[in-house]
Amino acid sequence: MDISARADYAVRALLVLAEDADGDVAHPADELARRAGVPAKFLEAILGDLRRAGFVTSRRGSRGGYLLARDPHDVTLGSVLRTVDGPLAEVRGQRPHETHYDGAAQHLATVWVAARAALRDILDETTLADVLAGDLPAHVRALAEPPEAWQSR
Amino acid sequence: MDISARADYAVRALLVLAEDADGDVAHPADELARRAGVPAKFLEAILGDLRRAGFVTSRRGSRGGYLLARDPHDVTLGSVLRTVDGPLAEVRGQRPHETHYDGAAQHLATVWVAARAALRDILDETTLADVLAGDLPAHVRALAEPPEAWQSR
DNA sequence: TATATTTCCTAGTTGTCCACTAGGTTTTAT
DNA sequence: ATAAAACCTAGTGGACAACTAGGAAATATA
Repeated sequence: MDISARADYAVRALLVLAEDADGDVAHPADELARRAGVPAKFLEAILGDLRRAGFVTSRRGSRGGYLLARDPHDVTLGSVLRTVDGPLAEVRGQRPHETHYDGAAQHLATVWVAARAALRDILDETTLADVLAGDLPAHVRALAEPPEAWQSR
Repeated sequence: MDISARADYAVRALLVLAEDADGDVAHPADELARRAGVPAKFLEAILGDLRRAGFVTSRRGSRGGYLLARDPHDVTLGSVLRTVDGPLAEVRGQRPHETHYDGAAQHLATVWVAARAALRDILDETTLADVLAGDLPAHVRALAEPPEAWQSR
């Protein structure tokens, strides 16, 4: 699992937007970049992707900027990662379920599919609102709770 | 989760070796390449990594080749992937537990750590012997069982 | 002991993607 | 009219991925 800078920045910018999802005020890319701590020009490009994918809307010109287009409760991290980074899981550039093995490796595809399913269980169940509130789904919290989850291997 | 060609090939070659883990016969890289269906010269390089990491031993010269150095029951897919591809999970080049966020993204690290833990639960629990026998751990099978696990998103 | 076999090592090559930056054009509130 | 912003095109530099080529050293066997 390689979360790219793009993906990380996308999520962080959306979280900042979700934080201020109150009114009708648009947030310029510069402001978001400053508050999320990411490179401004790069974020501008990422916000373009997020707009085309329907996560944010934009207003041009003075007083312009970006607004969250959806309820933070309905935006999963998985959906963000997919639009910015492509599929959650790939094996040699193929989707896990499209891999085909024979002989000794026959059952390998099952493992890859299981690994992807495990990822989906986390990323497609966790929303912007969850992260913002620090109130993660129970099974997510359970996985991150044991101290060894926070150690290297 | 991006399983590289290197990693995929490494696992497949090890599975072939595990299949024939009977006697004292060494298997040349060419043979493994043919039987696993991977490029020979490339596999040679990968086998070098696997040797240095202690997964296989090698014999040079005529009648030489590679032998599995460990019991297939003790070789997890996770350990293979790590030696060949590096850490299972990274966020912008950092380990998940080393990421540091503040403000709206404060709890993001917890999600990344949970995602990695989910991956570990699969990949560090599944061994070469499991895959070879098609007898995967119960929770792995459970994850791969539902039909939607085999579909795109 | 000559020979074929095989690992081992160094060094490419080609292409792709990643993380950004630069600079201009269009839109729009004030 | 002006300033603020999104938007768009084009780069750039570096890293890495997936290989390939070719030779040097080791070793069983005829």
